[in-house]
Amino acid sequence: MELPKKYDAQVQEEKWQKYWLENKIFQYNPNSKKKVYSIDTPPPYASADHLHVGHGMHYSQFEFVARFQRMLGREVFFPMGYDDNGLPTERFVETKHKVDKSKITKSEFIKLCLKETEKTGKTYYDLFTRLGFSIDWSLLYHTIGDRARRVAQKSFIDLYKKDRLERTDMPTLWCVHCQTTIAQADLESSDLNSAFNDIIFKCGDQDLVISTTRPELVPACVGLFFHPDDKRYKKLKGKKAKVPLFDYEVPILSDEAVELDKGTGLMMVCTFGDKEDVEKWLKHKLETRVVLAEDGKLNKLAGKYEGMKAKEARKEIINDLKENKLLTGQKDISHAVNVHERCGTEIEFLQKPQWQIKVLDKKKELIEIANKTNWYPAHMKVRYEHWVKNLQWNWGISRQRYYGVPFPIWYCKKCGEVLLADEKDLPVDPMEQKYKGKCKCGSNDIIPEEDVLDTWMTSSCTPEINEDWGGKDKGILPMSLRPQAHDIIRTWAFYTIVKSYYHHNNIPWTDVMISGHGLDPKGKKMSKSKNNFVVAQDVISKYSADAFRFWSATAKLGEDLSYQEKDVLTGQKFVTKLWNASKFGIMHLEGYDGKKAKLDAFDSWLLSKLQKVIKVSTTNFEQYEYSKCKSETENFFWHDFCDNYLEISKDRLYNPDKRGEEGKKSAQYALYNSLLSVLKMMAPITPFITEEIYQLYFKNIEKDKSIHISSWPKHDSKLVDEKLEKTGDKLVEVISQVRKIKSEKKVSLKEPVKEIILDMKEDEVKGFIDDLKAVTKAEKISFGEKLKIVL
RNA sequence: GGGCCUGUGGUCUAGUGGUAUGACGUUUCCUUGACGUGGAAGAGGUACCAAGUUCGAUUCUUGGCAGGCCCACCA
Repeated sequence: MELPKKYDAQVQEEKWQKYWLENKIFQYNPNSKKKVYSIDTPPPYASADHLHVGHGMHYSQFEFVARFQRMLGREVFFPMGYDDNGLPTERFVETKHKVDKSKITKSEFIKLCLKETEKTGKTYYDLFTRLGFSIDWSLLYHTIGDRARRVAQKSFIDLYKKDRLERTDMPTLWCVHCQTTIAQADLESSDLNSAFNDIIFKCGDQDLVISTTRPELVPACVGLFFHPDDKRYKKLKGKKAKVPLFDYEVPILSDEAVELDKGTGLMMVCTFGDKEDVEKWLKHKLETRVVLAEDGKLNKLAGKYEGMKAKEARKEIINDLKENKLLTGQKDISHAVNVHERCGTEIEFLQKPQWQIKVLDKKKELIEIANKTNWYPAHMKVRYEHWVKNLQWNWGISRQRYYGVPFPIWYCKKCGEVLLADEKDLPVDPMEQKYKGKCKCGSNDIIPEEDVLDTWMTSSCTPEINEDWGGKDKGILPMSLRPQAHDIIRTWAFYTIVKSYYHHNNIPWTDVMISGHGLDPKGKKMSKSKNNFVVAQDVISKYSADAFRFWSATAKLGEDLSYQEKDVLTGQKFVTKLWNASKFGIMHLEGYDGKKAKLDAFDSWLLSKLQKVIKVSTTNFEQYEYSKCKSETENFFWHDFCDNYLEISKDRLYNPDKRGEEGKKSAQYALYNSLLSVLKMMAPITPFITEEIYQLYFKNIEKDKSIHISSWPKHDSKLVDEKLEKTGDKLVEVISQVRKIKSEKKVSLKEPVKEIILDMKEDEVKGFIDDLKAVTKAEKISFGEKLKIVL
């Protein structure tokens, strides 16, 4: 048969997407006897209306794995989820629609969120299907959907019953912009310009100078501290100092944590400026003078500064201090400040009752359990360990927001008892549903919890959502693979491990593969504001999905990959070459009966080399090194197969009358098997072109409905012949020499060669000679001490 | 300040204890019965720097330097 002259990727790729979907090629079969390979797909935030090549790369990298595992004979569970609840979605909707949370009703806002998430869901679906992802879309979940809400609430109840939760009103991290409590993992550090202000506190007649970056917190000052060894201040211990402008007294105390040489060595402690303040407030049982309210404005304790935002008040207070000659100096500095990663606002500390998952008391266990999971690449585990070791706060899960999963609890107003929802009723919304029954104390006066759960409370349960925990319980825990990028090890990976450990005393997945980031051509992070944003869809439309995926496979796992258009081009060229080589091969497979022929020397040479490629590709792919499979197969295909073997075998394929039918059959056998193996090994990376070629020819013989559910090539040690391979390699080297000489003499490759004298033994190269003669157009081959080529 | 990773021809990159792979680009040639979105050949790297281990290091060790990421500091 003959293949069409040209391959139109845009047309064919669309055709195969449809074919795969319509024929449910990638449907997960829960009743299959095959071993299950389950993937805990990262549910993308429904907070992007554009997807750059980095997104596409990241998802492609574990899509390769899904296809590979399927061909290895596993029943692949490959779901998709959309992370469309919580703060990320709210922030996205707020900015996109310029919404002010205080000027819109809760239900209007939620409606907007749902509308947006539906839209972005479609954007993702389009990109993922365009890239040919072998997702079973019937397994789709939304983190705002019923199943996810139920699981998140069940998770809460289970943690409560296992005494892993506590509700405290300790000072906690607070975002004045989002007006919610947040967790340590939601922090980001940002370099900001600020100033040290030297302010005078009076102690009797003495002027005490403290240095602070936050003069607006002077009215929140509850004590001055110095180091116990600091001779300058020792004698002040126990005395009182007068707070400037606000005219009240605070104690002067000592604490080991104060640094002698920082500022003036005297430190102002406020409620609350930072974590140090919180610690000293606790340890020394200081007074509480909260000046900063939830909205970031100063309250009435601030006197004339009431109602001002912190920054305004800072300016005013500095001015007033200057006027009263209470400011002795100012020094500009730049320092790292913790900001909320969602909005970039500097965080504050606030006393607010909130729920926390206790993790600080289980650091050791949380590190141990992570060791039972295989991390690829292994060094990524260090980031996890580092994060866990350095944790300073328990995981705060209360958010004073709208669009999230509600807490499944009520409180008894009379005795304060926490009343849990019945698991049978999940998911519940206590704001809308009444608690069934009475409190133990007999009271009927029951109020709902108004906060919603942290968005990570749901996304940390993706294995349980996939499992349908508390529902159908599919039995897929622990899952086989968690693919994710390295920037969310401290959040997604960490939180998921916490949950799995507490809920099931087990690991959430056997393997974790951590991929790098897609960067711009200069190696910088892509962002809209920097205008270095390459849209994935544009690249796919210009080249093809296969070419895009080919680029995605160039990076080693875990390495950042800068986007290089030339590498997409290389992918495109590969697709063309594969098409053309297949066209040639299939043309010559006419009449091939699949029977194993007695193999000619160069055919054995090719198949022997192929075995190595199969072995290396397979073992590397099993370790998530898809890039190695790609490069090995590509190299074999382009050089051994196309450049050399196809040229060598041409004479036998074209001229069976001269060279004999046996020689042709042998070539056909090698051709068929090596081409099919190459197609299969490239199928996970470039699924469209390989499917097209498979369907046009191989399907009739192989019978599998799709190359993607055919079996992965098996390494056959019987086909390996090291000695023969070496001889073949040496002769290929001779062929290359002939080409070189012809090229130097600027003559066509068709030009005949008078004689080749080989520096090899005649019986060693016997089986190769006829092919060698044909491919080099040599009139005579003889043997001698030194290689000589006579034109 | 701590940790992790990276540093290879113009660009991007592979692998390796014995001076290096491929791609893109570039130069010359070839319109060969799969392919000119091609083929062949060539030019182009003292492998970030220094010291050490070794017969020998690009590869191992240590120390620099540079870049990236993570964390801490935030009076």
